[in-house]
Amino acid sequence: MRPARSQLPPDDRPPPGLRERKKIKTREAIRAATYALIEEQGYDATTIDQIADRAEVSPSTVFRYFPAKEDIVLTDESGSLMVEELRARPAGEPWTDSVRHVMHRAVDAMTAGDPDVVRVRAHLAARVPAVRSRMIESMSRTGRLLREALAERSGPAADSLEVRVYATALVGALMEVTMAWAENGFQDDPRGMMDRALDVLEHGLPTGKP
Amino acid sequence: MRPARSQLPPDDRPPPGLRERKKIKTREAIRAATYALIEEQGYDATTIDQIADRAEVSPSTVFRYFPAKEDIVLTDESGSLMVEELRARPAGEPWTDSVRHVMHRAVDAMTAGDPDVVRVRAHLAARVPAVRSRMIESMSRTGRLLREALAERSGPAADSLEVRVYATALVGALMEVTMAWAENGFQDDPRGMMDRALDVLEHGLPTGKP
DNA sequence: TTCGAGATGAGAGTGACTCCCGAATCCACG
DNA sequence: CGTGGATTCGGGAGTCACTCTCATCTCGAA
Repeated sequence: MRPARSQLPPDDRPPPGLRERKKIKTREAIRAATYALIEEQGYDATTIDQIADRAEVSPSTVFRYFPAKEDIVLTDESGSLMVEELRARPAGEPWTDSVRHVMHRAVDAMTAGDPDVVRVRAHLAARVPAVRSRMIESMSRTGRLLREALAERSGPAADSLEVRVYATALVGALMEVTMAWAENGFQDDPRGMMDRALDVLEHGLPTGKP
Repeated sequence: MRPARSQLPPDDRPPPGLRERKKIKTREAIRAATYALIEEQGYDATTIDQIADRAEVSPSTVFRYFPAKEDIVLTDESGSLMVEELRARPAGEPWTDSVRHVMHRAVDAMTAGDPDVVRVRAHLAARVPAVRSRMIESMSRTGRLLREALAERSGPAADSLEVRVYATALVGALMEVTMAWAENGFQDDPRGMMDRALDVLEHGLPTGKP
């Protein structure tokens, strides 16, 4: 409803036209309406019609902007960003460090923005299966993108089983960190949690009996 | 449609009653009809009504037997089985060996049964998002069950981030092995693939530069 | 045989999502 | 300016998965 302050990337170029600006506004309106309704009634009780009403658009328009109801509450963007980030790391850097850096950035992206929105989103990802599925699906896509960049840095080929497993484990770690963070009331330090997760993936589970 | 020969567990006890036998038959009929229709038309083009028609039941009955369309093609059972299996391992055994054993069993379960059915199922898991989501969801549940058994054997607590990440990585590995196996035309040895996947989780990605 | 519990079929209803078409709106061009 | 072409929007009809209800039927135990 109210204008979004651009917190992350300060808009480089001026607004390109009235049409584009309207589209962005509509998109924001739909999202805002959705978050508001979900906080009032819960996810399942919130229908597309209600969202359309509050956003003052038609139900058709809602689907023109978002392919599915779950997608309204998800942001994404992370996928290609992580890959670029990984490619941009200095060539000499050990690949585990590069990965760690990128995963930190992913955690940052996950936890940035309006705290209320972050909270609701994490909550939905934890409780609503449909939303969780979409998020996992999106992360899988990220994992697939990661393979190539990962293969460039480490040893094996991009489509080798080893790289596939590792990439999937990375996105799984991102998910677990997010979930655990949400379940613990958003108190712990997400980057520290990610470090612990990455330690597990690099060295295996810490065991009591060496 | 035609009677299912019990391939896996030879029925220990005699049939407990006509009612139960009918239920099993109906369940099989619905499944068989579904697989047949999917092979003819594809998943999306197959409706519940068509399935009900071919299985000679009402649409209501289909939903009485399966909570959702995707569940008709999935088998599951694996979750609690894996946990029992893990608990049953000898106490002295290194926990990595126990895990490896259990994951082998999981792969076996995934690849057992009618090869046609296995093929179609793997194909659907790879191509149809809804089916894949369900499968992942089911695997996540397995992962949650694994935590406790995993914690008993290794060092950290069951709800620690470390165990969560590792358990998720395990089910992720199971998924990648299944997918990669399906994508390669079911030619490779699934247990060998699982071994390679577990090596990655135990020691990290193999790197060209030691 | 009878009686109760569980299984089934039929129907109405909901909600997400698609398709289509006519009307309104914006943008570039003359 | 203003006009033509392209986008965008609203609205309506339609599909399909899934839920709920209720009457009917069938099995199984007494």
